[in-house]
This record gives sequence, structure tokens and C-alpha cells, in this order.
Amino acid sequence: MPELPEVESVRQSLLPKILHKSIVNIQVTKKEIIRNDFNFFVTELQGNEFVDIQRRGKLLFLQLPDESALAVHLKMTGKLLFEDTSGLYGGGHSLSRHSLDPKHTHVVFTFADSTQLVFHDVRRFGFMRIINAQEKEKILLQYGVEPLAENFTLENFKKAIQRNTTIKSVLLNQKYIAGIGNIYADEICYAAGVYPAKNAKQLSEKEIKKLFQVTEEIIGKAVKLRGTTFQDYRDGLGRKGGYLPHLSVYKRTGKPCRQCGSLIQKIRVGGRGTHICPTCQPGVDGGRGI
DNA sequence: CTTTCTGTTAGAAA
DNA sequence: ATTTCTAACAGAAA
Repeated sequence: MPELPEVESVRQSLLPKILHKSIVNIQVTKKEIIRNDFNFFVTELQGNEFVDIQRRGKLLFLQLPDESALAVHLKMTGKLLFEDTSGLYGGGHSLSRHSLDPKHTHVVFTFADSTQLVFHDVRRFGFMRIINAQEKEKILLQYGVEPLAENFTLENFKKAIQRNTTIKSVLLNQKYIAGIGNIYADEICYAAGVYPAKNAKQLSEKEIKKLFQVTEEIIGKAVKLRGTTFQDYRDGLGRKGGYLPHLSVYKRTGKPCRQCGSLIQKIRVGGRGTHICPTCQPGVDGGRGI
């Protein structure tokens, strides 16, 4: 669920809320979420503070003062939410903890001012782990080009996607391009007029250039609109994203293509549900699907 | 009721 | 080395 735009929105929404506040309590109800020795985890964080929040792909780093960091991955259904339970300033947030099912609240950090940072995850695929500076370096190197970074150039993009598999699988593979998931992969292929099951090595120069351009545009716009909320996604303040009305194909099966009126189809590419316009993204058989 | 599907990805298998 | 498939989990949809 949370892809680059959603994770970036979580980062931005938490940034003004949780930095430089002493962590006075750590409550963990699902130890499996913590990928460290549990005592180490508590000892490191108790009385400590976050000094920055960074992101690479879909992974967040809550930075600690000594260059180590708490890495947090939300996977499918994870949420990181700021809660102001102090009630002293009258400014309640849109999603109070009461609207979350407490049985899926797995980790709660309480700060000195009584505000909290809550990790909630229905499917429990998400995790958090304290890493040192060296481990962090190593993780950063495993990710591919970042769509919103300085070095996201046509040349680098082209190099990254030269792989002998479908373009959709390439877009989804974090070690080639960071941050793209199933929603934006479909939207990107559609906007580029590329059949997602096409082999990445068979793409023309023109198609590669188009894919590059629309990746930057779509991801950039989705960040501006604070991501896509289809069902569960919320930012760090419980707000829904605003990109849903801009989706062209994702979860629009059977609805008319906004460009040509053909009905959007759902196919399977690399084991993933994939949405296409059969006319705007003609496949190997001329666009009649597979 | 059972089966299938879901926004991710690490790790096994090919 | 690279690419493909499955498991991890819970719940909604079919």
C-alpha cells in the first residue's frame, strides 16, 4: 500500500511533530515487529530522541543523535501515526487512536510531552529495526535510482531498466528503481502508453523516454497530493491522500479509459494484478489482451 | 462456508 | 548472476 508518495507523506507529516522529544516510554505488544534483540531495542531508545526523518524508497529512517537510526518499513498495511493524547491544546487530530483497532497497535512510543508515535499494522508484515551508520549505508546501496532525486536522469533510468523481464516487474523491483509499487507501476505504464508485460529490453528509445518522464510527473504529483488512499492508507496525522481521483487505471477495471473510452482490463503480470487500457497500451497481440 | 485476492519483499527455487 | 515464485499475515471480496 504505502509506496514512495505515501511513505514520503508520512515522513513530511511526522517531521514537525516528533523531533527532539525525549522518549519516556516504549510499549510493545507484538515483539515480532522489532527486528532487534528486544532489550537492546528498549535500552537504545529509552530516553533517546529522534533528530531527523529520512526516506529511501519505501523505507523510513528515524534518525538518532549518534547516526544510528530506527528503520521502519510499513509493507502492506503498516501505519505510523502521531497521537496527541495530552488534550491540553485543544487541537485534536483527525484520527484518534480510538478509531484504530487496538489489537493491531503493536508499538507505542510516548514522548515527554505526552504525545505518542504509534505503529499499527493489520497484516504485521511491517517491521522496525535499529541500525548503525554502517548498516544504513549498506541498505542505501541496495536501492535503485530515486524518482525525485537529483540523479534521476534519463541516462540513469535507462541503465536501471535494461533487464530481461517485463517492464512492470522492473518498475516494481526496488533494487532498480526505488519506491514504486503496484499502483504507480500501473499508472506509469498507462501514462507512457506501454504494455506492462513488454520485455524491458525491447522498449524503444521513445518508450523509455516517455516512461522516464511520466515516472517523474506521476510520483511528483502524487507526493504533492500526499499519496493515494484506496482503503487504509493514512499519513502520520491520520489524513487520507488526495491522488485517488487522478488514478487512470489502477482499480478501474471495467470503467472507461479517460483517453479513449475502452474498458480498463485487469491482467496478470509477474504474478501481480495489473490494470491496462487495451487500446492505449497495445500488447503483443495488437491490444486484444492475452 | 471456502476460496481467492490484496498496496511488499526476503528468500528459496529455477 | 538473474529471474520467478512463494511465504509471511489478516481480512475483505467473491
